[in-house]
Amino acid sequence: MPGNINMYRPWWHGKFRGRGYRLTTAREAIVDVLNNTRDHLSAEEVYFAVHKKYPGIGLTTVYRTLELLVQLGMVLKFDFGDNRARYELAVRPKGVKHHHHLICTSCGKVIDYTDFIDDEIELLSLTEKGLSKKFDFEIKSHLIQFYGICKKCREKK
Amino acid sequence: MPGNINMYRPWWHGKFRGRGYRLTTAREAIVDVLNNTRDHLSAEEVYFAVHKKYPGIGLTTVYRTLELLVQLGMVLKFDFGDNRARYELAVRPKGVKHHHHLICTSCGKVIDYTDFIDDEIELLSLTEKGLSKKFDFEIKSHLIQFYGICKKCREKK
DNA sequence: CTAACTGCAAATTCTTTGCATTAGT
DNA sequence: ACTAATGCAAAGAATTTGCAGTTAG
Repeated sequence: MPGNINMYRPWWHGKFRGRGYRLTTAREAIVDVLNNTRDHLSAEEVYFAVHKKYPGIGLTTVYRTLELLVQLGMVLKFDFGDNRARYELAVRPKGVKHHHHLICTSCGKVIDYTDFIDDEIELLSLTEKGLSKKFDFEIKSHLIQFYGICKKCREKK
Repeated sequence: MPGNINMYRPWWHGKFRGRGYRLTTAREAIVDVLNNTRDHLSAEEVYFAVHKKYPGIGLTTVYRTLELLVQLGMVLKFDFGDNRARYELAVRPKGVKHHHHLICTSCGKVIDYTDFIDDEIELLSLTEKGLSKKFDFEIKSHLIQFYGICKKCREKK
């Protein structure tokens, strides 16, 4: 049962309780969707997925919940260049390797890579410590993206 | 005269000529604005800046030009989480240090940092080489952002 | 109970497109 | 001259907001 500390109280419940936020079906369902995909979903995609199981949950709630999750540091929000926000759980279940992105600025293709990640993470954690101290920031997550032109797009020209 | 190879033919003119793109007043003005700011401007901000000198240039042209510059790899486009694209020259004038971003997910504040950059760049160039080879990608630029909660926002709670 | 949460529809905001005109090369 | 580039107005798409009804604690 990956992602849960135990089967009754998922690890993230505490993030809501005690801060005045309520645990609702919608919120459970949305976190669950994010927890069960390898992709970086748009708000609409989260909505579709949630909607299958709970047709009563609307797009507005999805937006509001995702925003809250970002505020809580549980979810990472980014953009691959198509003016559409993408969401991804910041804390991954154990065993799922952290990845970064390689993006083709010509066709928009996104490649997740896990190569070189270990070295990157090592350096990043050093940088994080330094930045936290210098700017008095509590760093919760990071985003690394490389931009370029993929093979197919290069061949077109 | 930073940013120019010489005063008559800025370094980037060649990027246009020979690819079928024309050199126009609007394009010159837009690159000039990006070249003379330390900020990450939104399309609208670029428009305002350009508009001061050339009131004839419209927002549409700014959008189209920025898009072209991104395609050419001259400009980096990103989003700090406010669903608004930001643009920054990918190639900086000599002497201006490359920076990365530290973003507060609570208030949206963005800090540019240059600390630790040298180590980061060194690692990144290794990663870039590896990725280029493995995925047959021509990497043009990268984006690194750290997300967290700034001091002020932490104190509020 | 009561304040947080929700859905719906309407409103915003950013960005793109169609088309007639202008301007590089 | 030929065609890319532009401005304007209108369209489009993603996200947010107002508000009355609902639900968790």
